[in-house]
Amino acid sequence: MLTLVEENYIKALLHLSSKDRAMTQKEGVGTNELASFLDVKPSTVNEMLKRLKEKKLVYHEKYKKITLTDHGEAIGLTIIRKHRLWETFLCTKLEFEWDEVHDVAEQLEHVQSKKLIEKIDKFLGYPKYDPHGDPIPDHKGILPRRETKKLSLLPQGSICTVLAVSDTSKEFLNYLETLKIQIGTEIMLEEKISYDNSMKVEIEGVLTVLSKKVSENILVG
Amino acid sequence: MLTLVEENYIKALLHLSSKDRAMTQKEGVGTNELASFLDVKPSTVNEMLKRLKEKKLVYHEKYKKITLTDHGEAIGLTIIRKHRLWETFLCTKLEFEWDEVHDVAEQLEHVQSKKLIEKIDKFLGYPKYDPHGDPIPDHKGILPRRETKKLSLLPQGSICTVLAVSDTSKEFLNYLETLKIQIGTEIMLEEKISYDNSMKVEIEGVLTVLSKKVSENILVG
DNA sequence: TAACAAAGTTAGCATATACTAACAAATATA
DNA sequence: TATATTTGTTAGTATATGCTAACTTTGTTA
Repeated sequence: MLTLVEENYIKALLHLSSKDRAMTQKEGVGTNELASFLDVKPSTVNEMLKRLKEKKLVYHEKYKKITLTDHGEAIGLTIIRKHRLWETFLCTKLEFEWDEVHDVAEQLEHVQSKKLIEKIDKFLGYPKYDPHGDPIPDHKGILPRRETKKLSLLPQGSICTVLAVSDTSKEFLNYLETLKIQIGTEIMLEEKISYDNSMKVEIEGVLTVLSKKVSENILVG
Repeated sequence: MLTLVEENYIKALLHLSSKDRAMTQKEGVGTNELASFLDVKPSTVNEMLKRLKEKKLVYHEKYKKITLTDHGEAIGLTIIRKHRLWETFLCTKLEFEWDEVHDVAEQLEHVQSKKLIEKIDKFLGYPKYDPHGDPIPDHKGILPRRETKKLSLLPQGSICTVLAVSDTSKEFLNYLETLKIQIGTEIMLEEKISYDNSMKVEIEGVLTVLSKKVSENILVG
């Protein structure tokens, strides 16, 4: 059994190696990178790595990158599964908004009960995507695959549908709401402005400009 | 903000001083009593008492009994509230049985989110009693009052209804199921046997004998 | 009441998880 | 390539929570 803190390290490693979305093959996380993501000091990460190595959850050689073992990755996926199922539960059953669920799900994901999570899954009707459009691993840890692209990469004139967001911070999600952007929203790319990589788009009949930062965090298909 | 362990100490104190059911006025818990309830050593309890005193959650003088402050009691009641609402959720929404919910609720009760627990309460329709018949404190920490008596104290010939159980262990609840006893079950007290304080009862037309220990853990009205 | 038993306390130690400060290796840059 | 910067490691320390062993106080009983 892992401690809550160990679980958070595993989840962070999965996230930083971009495996939580079955996307790019980034593979290998640095000590400082992990430390700053978890908001602890690198020395603390080092200490924890000792224990995770003993438990055969990570590979790590001195001064080299950190990677999860298969076992570590499998555990990480069960935590991601729990997190995303709880987020879905909060939004669809308890009237939470998509910008309010993250912190609560961070706590709920550590509850240890196989039965609980399978029952929640059933109660929700076995959803494949969470309220942010992120794929939910099934009970075997398998992620549904789906083609998504950053909105920022589409050519001028494209029409696309928002499938997910890659930033789940309150600030970003709130801003999207003011833009009337949700999962499923249709976006028409009117014009790309090369000067600052921003873009002019039409959303529900309204023209707006999206910055580079915003369009990179919207995943479409 | 309290740690998970601190919350468990507070909850245990509330339980041991019998205030979680608004029953007897037991008042005052011993160090050893608390230690054995929490399955730690008395010295550990002593250590924790220091911190709980600093946080103004308990009163405690050397070699005297421990009592919760009003603030400590209020916190304890919110934990009890969360525990019992989660148990109700598990039974009524996720198809858990009443003997399976305790351990999971022990974990869920520590999730910190006012909004979450109020939404769960609403989702469940503001229940007053949990699956074991225990009263659920409302959002102000007020327990619904209700007359209950130990089955063991009723006179021969009584007819009563099971309102709650005071032991929520798997073994006890499983045994009650084999006896067809649930919350709401009607029991007719045919005969009290003074030799061993057992009793002959009729449940759904069937005659059975209940031991002293069993009849003391069934609360009726 | 003296002596024993039970209950409570203290001191010293262990583990998980964090920190800071100092040091070492790897990488980037002049 | 020499140096500077970034990245990673080690040593020593702190806090929360537990332990054992020894001690003190309180309560019980011969």
